[in-house]
Amino acid sequence: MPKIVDHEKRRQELIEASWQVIATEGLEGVTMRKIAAEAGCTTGRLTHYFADREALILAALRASYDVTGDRTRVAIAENIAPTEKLFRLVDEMLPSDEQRLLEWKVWIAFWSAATVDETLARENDARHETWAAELSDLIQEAAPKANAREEADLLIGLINGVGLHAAVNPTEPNLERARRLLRAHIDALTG
Amino acid sequence: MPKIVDHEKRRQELIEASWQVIATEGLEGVTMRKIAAEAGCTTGRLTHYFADREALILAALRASYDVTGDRTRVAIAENIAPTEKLFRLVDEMLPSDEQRLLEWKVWIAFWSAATVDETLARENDARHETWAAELSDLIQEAAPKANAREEADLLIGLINGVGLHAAVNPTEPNLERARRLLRAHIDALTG
DNA sequence: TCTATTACAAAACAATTGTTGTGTAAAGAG
DNA sequence: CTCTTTACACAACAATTGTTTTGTAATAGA
Repeated sequence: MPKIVDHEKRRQELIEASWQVIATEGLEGVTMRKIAAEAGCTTGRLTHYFADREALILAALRASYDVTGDRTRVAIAENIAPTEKLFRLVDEMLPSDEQRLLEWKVWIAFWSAATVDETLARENDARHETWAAELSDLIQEAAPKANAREEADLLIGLINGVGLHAAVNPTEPNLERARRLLRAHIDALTG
Repeated sequence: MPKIVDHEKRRQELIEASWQVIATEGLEGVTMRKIAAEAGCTTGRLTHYFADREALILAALRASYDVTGDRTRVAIAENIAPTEKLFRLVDEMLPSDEQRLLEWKVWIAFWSAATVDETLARENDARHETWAAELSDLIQEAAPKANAREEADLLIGLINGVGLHAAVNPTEPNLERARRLLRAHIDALTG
């Protein structure tokens, strides 16, 4: 056998290069050559690890969701009060730095692609469901009197809505507004 | 002079053909030939009325915002109670039929494009500002004790967030949930 | 009627695209 | 050392793209 290579690691590198291109050029500007250039290789490597362009982009979109989900779960796994976890969660999710902004841009591209791709649409629905269920438990603890599931859907909608605006126009005032709105909402909910 | 043609009408036709293609193929699937086919002409007509592809798509994205804004303003111009106007507004905006769903898909494409296009991003910000100011007046009437501007931003975020999900996955349950969440929110706001 | 101009269709172009095929350096297995 | 398989780089391809050019039918004004 030849050169020993960590396949998963290589795939991850290529996925991250894809994120970068998606975030700076948009989904329609993504080409195999640009991703390769970003990754510092040729398209030969890309086709070696992914069947085709579609498979690579699909993997990139999915991985983007995963990485945020994982990071957020870690942040709220700490031993703090339920209400505090909710605050932590929204702070964790908003596009308040380069990395998070990049992730938001990829999600928005994901949503846009999902409007015309049944597979992506179903996946979006499934992930919403998972996310809402987890959030529901958290809300149940933080606000026992609330209709937890209903409030979970509401909070997700709110995060997506105000986060969307802050991501499309990532100015400090917009970001601050997003934070303020979400904190006020959680205050009222747990209140 | 030759054949007399209503220029604005022609442009509008081409814009509507563009919407259709954007909504069914996504922004990355939009080509001059597909738009022409949808409009029942050749690309000759497209280039006759728009400088290039970018100008056509830009016009299509902008017009999509306009048409929804106009329709919604008409709906809330009726002589009804302020609170009722808010309910009317969200019913008017959610993707509850083919036409509205198409518009949502175009907006989502717009947002996605705006994450990598400074011009579109600024436009999004400006339109949010306009929209929030109008909504603010309405909320001022419907809930005099609330911080109207804050609640306007919140409501827009909520509409965009839950509407986004209902548009990406336009099932009846998702749509019904969106309606329910928004109505409950307005109920709580207007007391 | 004649003419100039508009409103396109149609074809041609060069550029860019995803993909496939070919070649080769590297290195573990024997 | 030898062989074989992997991990790519590199080049070539056909297809598709936005755009430009060319041609022409139609018609309002002179």
